[in-house]
Amino acid sequence: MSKLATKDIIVEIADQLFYQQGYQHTSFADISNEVGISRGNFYHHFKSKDDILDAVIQRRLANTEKMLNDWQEDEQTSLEQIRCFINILIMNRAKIKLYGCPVGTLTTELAKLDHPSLIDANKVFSLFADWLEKRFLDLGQKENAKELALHLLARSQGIATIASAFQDETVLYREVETLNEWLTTYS
Amino acid sequence: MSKLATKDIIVEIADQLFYQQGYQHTSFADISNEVGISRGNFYHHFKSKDDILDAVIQRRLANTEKMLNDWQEDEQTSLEQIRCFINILIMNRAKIKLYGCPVGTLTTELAKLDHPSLIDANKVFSLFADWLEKRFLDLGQKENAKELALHLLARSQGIATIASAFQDETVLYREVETLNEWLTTYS
DNA sequence: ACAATTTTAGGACGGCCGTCCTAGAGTGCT
DNA sequence: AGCACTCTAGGACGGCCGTCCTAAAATTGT
Repeated sequence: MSKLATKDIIVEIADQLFYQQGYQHTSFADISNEVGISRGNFYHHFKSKDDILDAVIQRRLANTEKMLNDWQEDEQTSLEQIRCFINILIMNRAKIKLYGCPVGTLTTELAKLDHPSLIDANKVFSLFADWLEKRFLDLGQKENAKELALHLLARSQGIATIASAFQDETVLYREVETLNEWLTTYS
Repeated sequence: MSKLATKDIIVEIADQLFYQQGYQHTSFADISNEVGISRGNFYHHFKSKDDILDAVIQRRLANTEKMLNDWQEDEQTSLEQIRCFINILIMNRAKIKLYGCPVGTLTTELAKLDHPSLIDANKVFSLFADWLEKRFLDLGQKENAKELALHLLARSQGIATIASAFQDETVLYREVETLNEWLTTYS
């Protein structure tokens, strides 16, 4: 029982630290200190640091998929479902202010490292993009549903980047409002 | 003569490498190999790695200021001047696809490192923001010139992030077009 | 031409990194 | 109770990092 738990805890802690400190800047010592296990014990659960990164990405993919499904079940209209996506920025504003968007900052880092896991990390973006595309299709945007999805993705990325750079929430609130007004055009 | 030149070359190479590989991931060995000088010789020109980072940021600030002044002189209307800003995305599309926006990715990295130079790195953003604000003021947007400037900054950041994540130029071209259409609203 | 100063090369240093190894502790099954 | 297996702790290992030191080379000023 605790076998799986320990492994899951490692991934959970690594997920947080990779987000807050970046992948490179997070060492095994950091993770093991936080988890409370010895440094050497790591390699019983994972082959390498890259292996942990892969596990973290898989975890994020699963969590994202679950979140999107929940929104689909909880909200009635496609418009309200899309607003759930926009609302992440408000919900996570405190962390975004400090560390930016978890998805965007990881892909940015991996791109610069020319890291092979960039492809997998991008799948989180793709999950959002595909899901948003379906909502826009449902709103009758047959021609440019994919374009609108990527546009919304880009807008939210920009908001997170600026809010993090200036460590400021007011620009985040204002831009989210602008984004919601933009969305009204497609209702 | 060569005294200043060597120092400048170091900063120039460091600037490129910090952009392409990230600050942390760029080592003294990387820079010295590229410049063609010995590793030990570095500390005659700079006190530390952070010292080089500061020099790189100062260089970027100077270059940005020069670029903005050039646009001001070359283009007649404020609208055309703003379009110069948007057009950076097209001009630098190849590099943006690979490494993202130099300003945004550096601030993102420094924010995660909790690095003291984040404040200075942000000044590049502020240069753009203040400059854009004045153009929007000139376009008669007295009430929300600053908001429009930050909005444009955020939009371009988002485009760079998505283009880099998906290593794709088509989304960049399309989003720039959307951005230009948006700007027409304020002419 | 010579002394003073600046610039350079190259190695040495501690430190932290990811990784690996080994011995012991814990656990479950018969 | 005894055995097999899983899990854990802690240290050892090469390697690279940023930094520092020293001595020689190049440059400058007079």
